Amino acid sequence: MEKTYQPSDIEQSWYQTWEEKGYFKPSGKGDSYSIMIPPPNVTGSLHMGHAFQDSIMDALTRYHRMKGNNTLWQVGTDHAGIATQMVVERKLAAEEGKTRHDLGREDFLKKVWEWKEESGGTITRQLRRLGASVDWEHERFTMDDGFYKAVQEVFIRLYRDKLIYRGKRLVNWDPKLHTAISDLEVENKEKQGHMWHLRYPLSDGALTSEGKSYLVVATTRPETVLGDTGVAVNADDPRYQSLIGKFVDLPLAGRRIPIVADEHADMEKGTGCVKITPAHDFNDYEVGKRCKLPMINILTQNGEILDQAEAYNIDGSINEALETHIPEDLRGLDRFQARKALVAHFEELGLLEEVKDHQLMVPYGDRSGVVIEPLLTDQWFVKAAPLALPAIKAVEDGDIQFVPKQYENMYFSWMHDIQDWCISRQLWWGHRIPAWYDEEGNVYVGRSEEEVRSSNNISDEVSLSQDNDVLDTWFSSSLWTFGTLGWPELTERLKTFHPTDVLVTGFDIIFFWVARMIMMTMYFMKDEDGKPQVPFKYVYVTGLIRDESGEKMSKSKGNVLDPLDMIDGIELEDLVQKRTGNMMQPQLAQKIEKRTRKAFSEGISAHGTDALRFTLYSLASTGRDINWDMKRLEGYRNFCNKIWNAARYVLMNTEDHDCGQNDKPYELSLADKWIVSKLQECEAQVEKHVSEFRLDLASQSLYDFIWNEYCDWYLELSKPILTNESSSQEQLTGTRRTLVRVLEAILRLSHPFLPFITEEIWQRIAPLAGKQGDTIMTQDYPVADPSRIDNNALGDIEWLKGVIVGIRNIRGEMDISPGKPIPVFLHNGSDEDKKRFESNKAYISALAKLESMEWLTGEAPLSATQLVGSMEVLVPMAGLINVEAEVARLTKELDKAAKEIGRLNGKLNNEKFVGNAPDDVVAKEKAKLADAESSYKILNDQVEKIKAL
RNA sequence: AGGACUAUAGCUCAGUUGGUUAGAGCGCUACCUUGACAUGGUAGAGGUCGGCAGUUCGAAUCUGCCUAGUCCUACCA
Repeated sequence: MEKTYQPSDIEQSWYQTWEEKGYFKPSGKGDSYSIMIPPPNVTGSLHMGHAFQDSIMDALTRYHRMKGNNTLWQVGTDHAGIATQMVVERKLAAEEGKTRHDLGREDFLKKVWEWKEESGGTITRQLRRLGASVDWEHERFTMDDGFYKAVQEVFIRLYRDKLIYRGKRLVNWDPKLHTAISDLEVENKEKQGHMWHLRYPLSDGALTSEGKSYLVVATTRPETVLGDTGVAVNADDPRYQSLIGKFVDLPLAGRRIPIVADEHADMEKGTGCVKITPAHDFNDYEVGKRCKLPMINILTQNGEILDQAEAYNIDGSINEALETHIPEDLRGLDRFQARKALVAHFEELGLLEEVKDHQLMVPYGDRSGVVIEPLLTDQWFVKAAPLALPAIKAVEDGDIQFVPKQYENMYFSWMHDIQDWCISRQLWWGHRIPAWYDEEGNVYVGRSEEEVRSSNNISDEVSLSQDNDVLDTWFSSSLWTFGTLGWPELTERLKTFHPTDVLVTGFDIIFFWVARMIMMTMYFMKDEDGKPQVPFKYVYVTGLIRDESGEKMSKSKGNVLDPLDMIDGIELEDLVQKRTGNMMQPQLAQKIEKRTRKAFSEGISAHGTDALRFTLYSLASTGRDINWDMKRLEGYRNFCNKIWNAARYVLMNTEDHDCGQNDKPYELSLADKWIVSKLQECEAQVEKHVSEFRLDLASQSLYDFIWNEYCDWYLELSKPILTNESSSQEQLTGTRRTLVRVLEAILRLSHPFLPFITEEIWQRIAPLAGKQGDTIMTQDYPVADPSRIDNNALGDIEWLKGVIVGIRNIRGEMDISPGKPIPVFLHNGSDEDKKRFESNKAYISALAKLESMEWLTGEAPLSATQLVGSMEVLVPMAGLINVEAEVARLTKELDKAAKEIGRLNGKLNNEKFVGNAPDDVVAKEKAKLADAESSYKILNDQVEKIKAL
């Protein structure tokens, strides 16, 4: 083996071998265990958040595979409708100066597929580099034919069951992307704006109770005045009661609109009068429905003022009676220009009462970044409430559990107030809606035009046209757990692997995806007894990975880290280039460059996949975001190096020797029994922590055992035996056997977390440990055996550590060179101390570099003292030790003991404590006090003795 | 406005049902190129557990209030 650990030498070739040999496929044996990967965008690339979640999924997958489960990690990608279409449109504009309309739907879609083929490999390459043990043979893409069949089937059945409907409704309209988007895709941001107070003259000479001839309404969007169809007041409002049923003359539009009573008007707020624009405001839409007001749309799909408004009745039918005039100079104006123009008109007319500064929440499209406009359009909706009921119950009943649990509240609060889901998108890239229209506008839903014709007896003379819209990407993603397994066919895979075991994802898509997956899956997937099947039993919600100062990683901030750069390393110049190239907002480039040069002045060095993964696990405590720290990554690379070198040591001392493979007699030392006991403890901890999704604690247990017990102590303890010429063959074999077998167990135990380095080392270690197999991946996962825990060995070695650390402490504090052998006396030992001394003498002597060690007989020479229990470990001072330093050291110890005694006395003299605390706690405190007092006495005597000189 | 989460060593984080002398890694200090490892070893320094009050024999841990930060939901004519 090479002297230093070089991850790049081993990782890629092992992955290739595993994949070629088919180790990632389900074994077909054992209870099934399955995880569906949250499908990343096929044209995107994986960021640190993906690396985090995928590493967790891989650890769970590898763990259960080794546990003997029939394990499937299903892989696939998502077509990401809006995002992908936007990318291709931008590309098309940049390269050919064309819009998608220039190409036409069919040719544009060809371009998208080309782009998908071109860029789609990025994700899969990255997954391979992360070591993801996914079943590549069954990779799925949401736009594949098979998956489309599932999407279509779901749409058709929901339509048939009256859970999908089409209608003219107010939706969130993106005037840039020309599509409807769902509530969840709207980002509300606080903005400084204005509130305009406008006068609406009362018709027919009516007056308010204050004798005014007009009402005052307030609005933040004056341009919507053109679409007003009423003014609402509260029925209990004495100021306006008498006006209910009367009219106002709507300025500019030339319309008489009614004054209606509605609870929406709050007497306390503003003037108490609310203008009602049902076609341009969600609240007003509801008021319109209640008060049977018509709806007037004044905007085009670009958000510009129409030449003539469009009037509809509240049921969506066309209203021909209403006046739809729009003043000439406003026509065609953009909504924000129209706002200014309209205010100017009101001012000229003397109808502008006042303008106030006003903070308001403005909705923006999360993709386009433009202000979203509520707009009246024909859309398809899923009736969500009936689907939500069983989905709520599943979580209430614990059939699905969120980890950490508090996310259940978030889920419930959204589900209890769920709105119908607008699923149509005015895009080209996506699953086209399986609905056809005849010339009268009748709708037929079916699998194909032929099917629609035959099942509805439509002759070939009647022309049918398919709906132009596609479905929301999340509609298809919501079928992911069963759609990927072959549904609507009842495949063997579906039966075997559904429901899946755990979903690993971020909290940001609980509503978008998790909730909708639960609703859809429970509607379509049933057990044999008809009980709805959940998509997964656990939802493990991870935190976000943020940058070193806690900021969210984003391209525009330029603080994004690519997981592959952590693995392979990257030069500073390349990193700067990567972060500043191809930006949406090039003006930020300079700032980003500066920031990058500051944070990574040396670039990023290579750390390897194993180190990256282990870092991610170590930081994966639940319910908490992670501030990424390069120093942690370095630390865990060092950990890998430590394992590497420990393996080198083991191999050097065991290869070409008998390691107990052949049933020859061997003898286990105390140290052997001790490390085997510690291994059992570690195995039990890892098992417990993994079962509770605490991969941070699991990795901590491994780190601690491997570095602080196996390497720091056991390897050192093996040296005295292996290098001592008088060691017997049985002793040598026993030690070699333990070295190799514990290491082999460590490798298996660590493999789900550190897949590559464990495989590389295991290949050489396994035969020495009597193990056979082509790969560590399919070996049995270690299981703790409590019968192998030897409490005597545990106690003895802890005692031994105490003695050695005590001597080293004296060495360290007294500046005695580590290489200089020193004599040691022991004094005041119990029978047990004496027994332990006899059996550990050789170890102590070697590890503490002693010249001699014996029980004190007669007068003690002047010495530096350490206590192990009440036994004194004495290092004679002659020529070695500085008196003042020793007094200082002892005084420090003495102070500590004194403080402890004071604290314990206070506690034990408190009758309430002694009376109330459990006996074992009291006994423990008493024992502590006795120890502290005895230490104090011995230390004090020692100080006196030295001082007396 | 409602809700959730966070606050522990200089930094990044653990701390299970209240019983600790509050832990880890990195960083820091001193010493050490000893035969697995300087991507290392040995020893050490470093914390009034955000603040205040309460419950309790006992609080980092439970309760209330406050402060700071992050996020979600809703509303604002």
